[in-house]
Amino acid sequence: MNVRTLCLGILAHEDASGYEIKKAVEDGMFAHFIDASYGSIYPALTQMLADGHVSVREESHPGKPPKKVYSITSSGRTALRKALHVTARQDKFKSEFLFQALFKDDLTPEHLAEAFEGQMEYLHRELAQIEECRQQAEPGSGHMFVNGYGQAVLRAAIEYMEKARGELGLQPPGPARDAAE
Amino acid sequence: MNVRTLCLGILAHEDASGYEIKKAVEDGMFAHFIDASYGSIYPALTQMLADGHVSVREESHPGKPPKKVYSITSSGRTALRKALHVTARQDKFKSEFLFQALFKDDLTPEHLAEAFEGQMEYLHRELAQIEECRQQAEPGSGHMFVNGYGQAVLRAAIEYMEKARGELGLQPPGPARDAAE
DNA sequence: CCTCACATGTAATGAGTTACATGATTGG
DNA sequence: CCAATCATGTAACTCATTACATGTGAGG
Repeated sequence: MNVRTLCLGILAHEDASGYEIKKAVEDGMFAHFIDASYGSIYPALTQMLADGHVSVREESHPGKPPKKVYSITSSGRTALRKALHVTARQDKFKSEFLFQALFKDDLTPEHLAEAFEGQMEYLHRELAQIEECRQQAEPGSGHMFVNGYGQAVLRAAIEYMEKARGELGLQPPGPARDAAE
Repeated sequence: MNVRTLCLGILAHEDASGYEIKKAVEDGMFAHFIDASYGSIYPALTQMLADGHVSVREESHPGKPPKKVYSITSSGRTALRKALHVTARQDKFKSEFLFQALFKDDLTPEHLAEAFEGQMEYLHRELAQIEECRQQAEPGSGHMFVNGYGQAVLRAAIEYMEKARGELGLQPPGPARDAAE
């Protein structure tokens, strides 16, 4: 999968500017598929415009800089469907945090604790983000399945981390550390 | 994290050739951190040899081509510890399968089923692989934590997938499909 | 005035993958 | 003899990231 396909997917959901696509990928409804930066999104949009997969219109909202809003065309929908049908690259459960955990005995206790709490925070943040998206998702839509999957996996990870704190020789953190929940 | 650090980690565990490192990353004890192909492993080894982080010896086992077995040096251990201490890139739960699932209504039922069963097979394969590794891991080692994490996450994913089959409009597959369990 | 959020884009760089190139040895 | 596994390595290429470059308007 590439950034072009990701953009098509987002535009199939709703019209958006390059900036809005970035936000959706960073934080929003499309945060759990692949990464994309401005440096890949804008060129992808330009190329797809040339290919006829998307169209643009300029929109000016008072009090904001004008933006280029892209819409997917029927050619774009065809391309998306085609891209969806090539067997996706297999997923990979890969984690740099786990690599650090593997060498727990080579890390200072402080650093191990930092890595652990960092991962914890990450897991909670992702879970909160998914719960937020879940409210906007229509019942029966693909988003519901995707969010459910994410929740199941993140909750299992959090539960295991909680349980394994002692195994790594870590004390539970002080009461007021993560007030987000 | 990069391939150099990955290689150092593997060599900290035991001496290995480039070929053996590839196997460990593909299938073995080091399968859940980052990817690495021959095209990145061999150059990494060459570079680290020049840096003094590893040493080589040639080994010939009768009936097999000779191989270059690398060992980590004390300089290499220092480099590994240093690399471990720079805050790792944050993990990302990203999945191309989920992207396909998101557009379930744009896929043919056959293709959706194929993607779903492919993911299922992948999850079971990974889980089996971890269970295999678990037997070689020493109690209390980082491997135990890592394998536990992987198991927890994969089991949650499998459980959710099983539960969600109906939600995607899929029937359970025929009895004899995945005889591995 | 300054900073932040909004908004678009390009060029250099980097870190890897893929494909290529080669070769030994075993087993069918 | 041929395919598979073991084994090492390089060069071209891909694709995205990072840093750069620019500009608007709101709010403190």
